[in-house]
Amino acid sequence: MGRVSKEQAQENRRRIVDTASRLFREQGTDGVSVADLMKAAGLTHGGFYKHFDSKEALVDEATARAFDGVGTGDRQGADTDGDAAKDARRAFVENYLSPEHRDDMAGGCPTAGLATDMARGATGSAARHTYAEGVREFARRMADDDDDGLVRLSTMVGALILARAVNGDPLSDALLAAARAEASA
Amino acid sequence: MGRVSKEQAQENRRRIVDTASRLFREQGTDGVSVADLMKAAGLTHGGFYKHFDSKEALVDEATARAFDGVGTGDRQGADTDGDAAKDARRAFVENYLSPEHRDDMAGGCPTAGLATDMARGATGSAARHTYAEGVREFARRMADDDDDGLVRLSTMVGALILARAVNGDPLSDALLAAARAEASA
DNA sequence: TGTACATCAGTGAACGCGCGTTCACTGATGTAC
DNA sequence: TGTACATCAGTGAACGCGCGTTCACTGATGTAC
Repeated sequence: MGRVSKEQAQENRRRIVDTASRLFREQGTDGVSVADLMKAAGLTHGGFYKHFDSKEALVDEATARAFDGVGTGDRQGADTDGDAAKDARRAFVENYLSPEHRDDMAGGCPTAGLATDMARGATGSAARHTYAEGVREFARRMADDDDDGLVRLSTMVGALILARAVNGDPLSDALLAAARAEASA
Repeated sequence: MGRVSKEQAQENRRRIVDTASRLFREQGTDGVSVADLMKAAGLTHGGFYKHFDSKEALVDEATARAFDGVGTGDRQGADTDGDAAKDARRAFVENYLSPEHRDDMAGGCPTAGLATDMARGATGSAARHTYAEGVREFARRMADDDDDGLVRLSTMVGALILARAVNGDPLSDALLAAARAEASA
């Protein structure tokens, strides 16, 4: 293929990280091989090490990238106070606990999608730090006047993870509905 | 080594399943190789297929075994009504959301430990069915007069999984404490 | 602006290694007489 | 109760395969004059 322009190389790199951030959430960091990943990004596996020192270095970047997408777009919480803020948060919760979000692990919340990978400690300290900051930010967004948001966060993440684990069983929708009623109040 | 007595063979089989049920919760089904597992059970890897048709068949059995241990011993919820039942459930919740349980993935709650493996769908339908029944039973134990227990279950599992994911960060204890205050009320 | 050459992103074969699984073999257990 | 033989749980080497990583090579891009 020959050399590629700086712009093209930069775009390829970005696409590798984006693809990784999706596949890692969906299948876990161990569930995605470098070859799988590069193929999904439209490249061959050999070129991977022109961009990254190791797979673990990519995990660090992909973790950060996954959290970068949070807080923007449809799932954004409002920064304002008052009724508008409450409505925005309710909309966020409804969306978070929707069947669509349950069925979109790749594009969904990294706090839920990466939790077990973090707990199993296969990933390095950079990713772990990024993750903890992401959880803190999530809790802050769920916080209320006199509440730090940790319980609401736990309920939402727990319901989403369980709904995914029992997907296909009626219990899955029931978990989402129960948590929606509780967390959007 | 030569042939081994029926009793010994039966005990070896039991030990393999027990070991697997612990290692799978701790490291995931993909994170434990047949060789790792057999070594941990004190055997060599070749004998595995005298007991199981495949690794997946063991995953099915180990999932069931993990749930068998739940509901007995220290973490048992009470079956009786009234104050004694409330006290028992409070004790269960306190233990469930303790740092000790957070730090014991291998011996801990299979609903939390196996959730992501189930969601990623690598395991067969037998394990998935066992898992869903286990979650249902867990919710039932958390249920109250006019509450199906799904929210409390979600809060507890979510807090435990998140506390494990950010273990080492002060946020970890904070998540457990917040969920304890909420769920044992 | 054109030409000559160095750079380096991407390719695809290859590396050692560990995976799930198979197999010939061992020898104590279990059974038939 | 003793003896002869079949059974089969466990061993350890080997299978094909995919893993993360390395490397010689290609050839368009980028640069120096």
